[in-house]
Amino acid sequence: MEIALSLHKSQTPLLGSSCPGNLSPLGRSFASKVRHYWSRPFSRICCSSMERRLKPRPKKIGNVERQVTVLEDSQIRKTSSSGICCQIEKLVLYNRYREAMELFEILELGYDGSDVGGRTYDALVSACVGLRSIRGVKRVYNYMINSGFEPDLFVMNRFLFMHVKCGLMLEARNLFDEMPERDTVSWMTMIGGLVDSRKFSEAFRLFLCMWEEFNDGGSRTFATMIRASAGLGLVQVGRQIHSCALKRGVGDDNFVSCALIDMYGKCGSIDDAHFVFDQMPEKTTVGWNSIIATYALHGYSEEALSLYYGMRDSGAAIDHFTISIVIRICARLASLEYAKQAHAALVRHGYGTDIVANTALVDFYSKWGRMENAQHVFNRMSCKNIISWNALIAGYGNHGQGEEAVEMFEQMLQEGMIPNHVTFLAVLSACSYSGLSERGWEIFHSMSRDHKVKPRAMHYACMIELLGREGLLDEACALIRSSPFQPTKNMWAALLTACRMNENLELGKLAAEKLYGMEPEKLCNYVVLLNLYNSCGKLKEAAGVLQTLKRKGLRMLSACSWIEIKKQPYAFLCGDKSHSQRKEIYEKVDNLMVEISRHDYVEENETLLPDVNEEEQRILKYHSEKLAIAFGLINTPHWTPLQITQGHRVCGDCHNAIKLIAKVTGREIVIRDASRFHHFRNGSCSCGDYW
DNA sequence: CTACTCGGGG
Repeated sequence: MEIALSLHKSQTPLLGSSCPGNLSPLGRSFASKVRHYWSRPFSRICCSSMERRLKPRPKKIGNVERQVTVLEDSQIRKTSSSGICCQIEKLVLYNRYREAMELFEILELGYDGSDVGGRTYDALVSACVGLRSIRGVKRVYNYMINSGFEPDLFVMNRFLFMHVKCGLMLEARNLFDEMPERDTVSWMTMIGGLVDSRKFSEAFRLFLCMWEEFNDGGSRTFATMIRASAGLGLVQVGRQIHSCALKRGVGDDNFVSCALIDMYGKCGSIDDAHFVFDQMPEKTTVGWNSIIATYALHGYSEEALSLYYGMRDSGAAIDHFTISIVIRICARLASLEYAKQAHAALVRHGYGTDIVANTALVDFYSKWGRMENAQHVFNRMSCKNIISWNALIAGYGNHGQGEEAVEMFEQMLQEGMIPNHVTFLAVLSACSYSGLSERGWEIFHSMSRDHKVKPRAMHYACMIELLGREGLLDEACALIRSSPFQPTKNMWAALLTACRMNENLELGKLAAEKLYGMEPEKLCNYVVLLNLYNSCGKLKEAAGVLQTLKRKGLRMLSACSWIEIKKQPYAFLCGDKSHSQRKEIYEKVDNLMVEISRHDYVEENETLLPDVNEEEQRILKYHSEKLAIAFGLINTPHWTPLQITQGHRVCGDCHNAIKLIAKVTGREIVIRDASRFHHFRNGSCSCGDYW
């Protein structure tokens, strides 16, 4: 049996700064464990180009106030239109877009625009792009058309850019098609816009046309097309462009390299990504960020964190991207200590107001049930978006505070934020976890009625779970039948769980069969049915399920739980005897068991632990989560909550035991298991004993 | 005048 691992015992990170690729064997094996158990990749939903932040225009030196003299209203009325144009150009130079647009309104109202030139339109484009103002785009463009100004290629390109950046792709396309002449900039502006709006195939089509016409493209072209292949997930296409870029001698270009790292990373070729990174003549901040994000994306959280330390030592500048990624990694590793450091770094480097990093922090604290901290960070954020709200609402829901989740949801509506499908998922599951079924139904019905968000299959799965918790299996079935979708695996899984909780064999078998058809390789489906048979006393059928598993060659995995103490993660296997503190740990478990047996604890042998092999079932008393908890209790002060991560679902026996352990020790214990968070507090769990 | 990296269910 493998030993509990203790990582980076010395304070030095896992790997040296000079060679980020070489992990210590310990790091490797821990990482492979993490990956093994927690390999769900983060889904990436690309932000729309609208939401992307603008790169700030380089600031000009000098005192803005002194150089831009803002005219009084009375003066402006007397000024000629060329004077106003001059003012607009100056204001834009100093990023004062709003004022520039106010002046434009004066032009619009009082002048025909006959002497407004290309430079002013150029400035107005910058203002519209800076403000992301769709209305502004249309006004400026119409004004130009009406004034009879004939734009040259440069100005046309700028107008094209303006439409693309403001998300007006149809208008941009019309503009592009009607342009009398087009250069590579026009093409790349259009193609870049298509990539931003995730129309990758169309981008490639245009790229091929452009290639035919010009047979030319600089490093920017390649970087964009690499991003397009990343979006399509086609590593072969990406490779072709890579070799093309090499042939043209721009393989070393910073932007090309960064795009390549990202592309190989997203396509799953981490080695290739690392190779490109190693080849970079100068490792820039973006390069580091990309490689760190790649490792993080594939669950190599330890390596990613080590790379971050390598980056710090290398002297590369840490930016808000870096810190956002690191916080996200901490959320995975449940590493409060590292997260605190990252939080501090965020403030120290002057990114304390960055919305992404702060949202990642809210998410981090929410995930681990530190709702006071999450709320605190949230309250201090000067600007919040829907993602920030969603993270907070989901946090309350996941940790059993359904009322607060609903309250935040309502506050969000009051502040005029438009909820999206993720918001509803968070608030509906919160209602379900906390048994607020009436409220849940109200919100479910209000989705399409009041908020124009069509319920997706996941929302239906959520409502099925809600019904299942109330034991309303017939209604759950009816909901599946009446849903506008083909029933999805999530819906059947919710029904199967409901059947296990309510011991409904007939329906359970049906749901299980449907699931087997959809995901025959997924172990936990079989285990849920197995547990259902066991709890109904159908031992013969249960054995049959085990036979099926053997026939399909599906093996139960070793359950592993890990906990972080003083920045070091420790992993435990079931019945693990390898840790140097094993004596204390086992004594602690034994003592705890004795103590909780005074509080109505009865050892339960019926349930099989999902995803765990048979031998391990027999040592119920020493399941990995119990060992991790004992270890945590020994090694942390009594006011610290314990945070445990594991890839398997908690078994019924552990769940009961941990509730009581939380009660007798007065500790908060948070377990993130394969399906959800369990927040144990004073004898009860946030999941409401339903999982 | 156009490029690269970050945030929310499952």
